[in-house]
Amino acid sequence: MLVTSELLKTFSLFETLDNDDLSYLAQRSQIERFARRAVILNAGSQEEQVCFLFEGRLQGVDFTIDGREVGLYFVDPGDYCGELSVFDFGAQPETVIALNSAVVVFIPVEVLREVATRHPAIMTGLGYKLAARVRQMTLQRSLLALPNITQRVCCQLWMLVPEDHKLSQQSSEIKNPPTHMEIAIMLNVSRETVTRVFQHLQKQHIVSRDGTAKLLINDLQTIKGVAEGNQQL
Amino acid sequence: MLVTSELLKTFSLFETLDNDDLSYLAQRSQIERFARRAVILNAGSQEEQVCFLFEGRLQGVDFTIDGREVGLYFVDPGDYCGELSVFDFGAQPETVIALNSAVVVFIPVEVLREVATRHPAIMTGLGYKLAARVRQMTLQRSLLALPNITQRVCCQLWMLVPEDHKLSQQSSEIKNPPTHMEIAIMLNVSRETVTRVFQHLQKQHIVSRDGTAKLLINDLQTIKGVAEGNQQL
DNA sequence: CGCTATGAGTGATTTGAATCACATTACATA
DNA sequence: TATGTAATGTGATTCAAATCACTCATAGCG
Repeated sequence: MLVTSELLKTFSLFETLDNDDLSYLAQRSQIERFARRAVILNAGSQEEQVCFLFEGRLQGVDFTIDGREVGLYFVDPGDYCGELSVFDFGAQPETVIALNSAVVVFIPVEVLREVATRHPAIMTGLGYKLAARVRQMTLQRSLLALPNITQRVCCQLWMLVPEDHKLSQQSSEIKNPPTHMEIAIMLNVSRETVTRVFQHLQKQHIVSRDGTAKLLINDLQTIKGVAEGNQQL
Repeated sequence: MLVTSELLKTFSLFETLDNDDLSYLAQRSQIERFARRAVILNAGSQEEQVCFLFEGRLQGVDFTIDGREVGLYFVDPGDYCGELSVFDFGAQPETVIALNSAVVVFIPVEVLREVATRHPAIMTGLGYKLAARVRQMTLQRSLLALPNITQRVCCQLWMLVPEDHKLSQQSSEIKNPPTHMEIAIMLNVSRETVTRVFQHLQKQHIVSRDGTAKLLINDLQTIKGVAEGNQQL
């Protein structure tokens, strides 16, 4: 499959690029489909490619020295990962895997770096993304310090609720929610503990399932309350 | 006290700047001394200043919703913090406090942003720093997933050992080591637990104290071994 | 020089999540 | 529709770290 300018234009990072630059990038890029659980970027290696997600969902994961899996972040379509090397020429710190079947565009890091040098808007965009990543990691780190596990899970759920539902709405839904295992590795708890918290939330009709692909949040206020520690369960 | 070009030149970020730009920055900067435990940057507020550390030691800390303190990183002389807003105009995500009496130079964020726009080297330097921050946070995050607390403490100790001692040397020292409490909040454990691990390490003469200002690592290999999980205690 | 504050050391007790060892359900696809 | 696999659900047991409630040590300071 070929990478077209039109395809690249769907990424907001490139919305300011003219057609010449878009096709310049497109010619040097590659598109690839990955199966569920496939490794897209490998931790520790000089990947030399930035990975733009077109379809599916990715997760950045790390492994501790003793092999334990650590969930770091999710990547959704339109977003990208592996951009650290644009800034510091270093190796990819974490592994990125596909959570479902995914289509990604790979852009060689030196090509992106070159285009970014010519277009301050791209550089700014990359910097903005990096800053957002630091903010997200800071938030996630403070989550891990919560001594109450229920609160930790509700906090994570709250972070997964679409921004535009957080105010005003009293119920919401999370599409393609992470599995209990995926939540567990993000929150440093065991899978069983996550299941037990969900049992608890479901029994009180605060959340409910609609198949595997949808998680309904029936009572956003309670989730928020517990997440912020103003409410116990 | 006045900020001089000479003072700014001590920061490696500015080493490529000419005197005109240095004095331009200097004129718009402020220098200030802070007492131990003083708050230098406030989480959540639009600080609008980037903080360059000249003397002393700072720590980035966060607080969970329920008030628990979370240690994020240290800042040593020559380094800086609060640079996130250069990229995304956002608020400071974490609080920065002085661990000892400290002298810092404040540069307004819009001034730094303007100079960085004119000097790609500065922008690159800031990007590099941000990337390093992400790498450090990723590492720290994987640390928190270690189920064995002794291993976690040794990992943190290993990270505090000067880079140039890590290879070849068989012993080393950490100057102005963090207190047990400071280590505890970085590792998500209680202060008592850190003390007990240190007791253990001291009994086996793996580390020892030399006053408050120095921690001797007598057996670097063991620290490394435990940190990497190849060795138990 | 003693006073105070902060940091470090320690035992007893509690607790809550991990682990283990399964059962059950859902789903994807042959 | 059967079949295998991934995800979820659940109880029993274990265990290690948190908490509590102290004492002791040290540094800084008037």
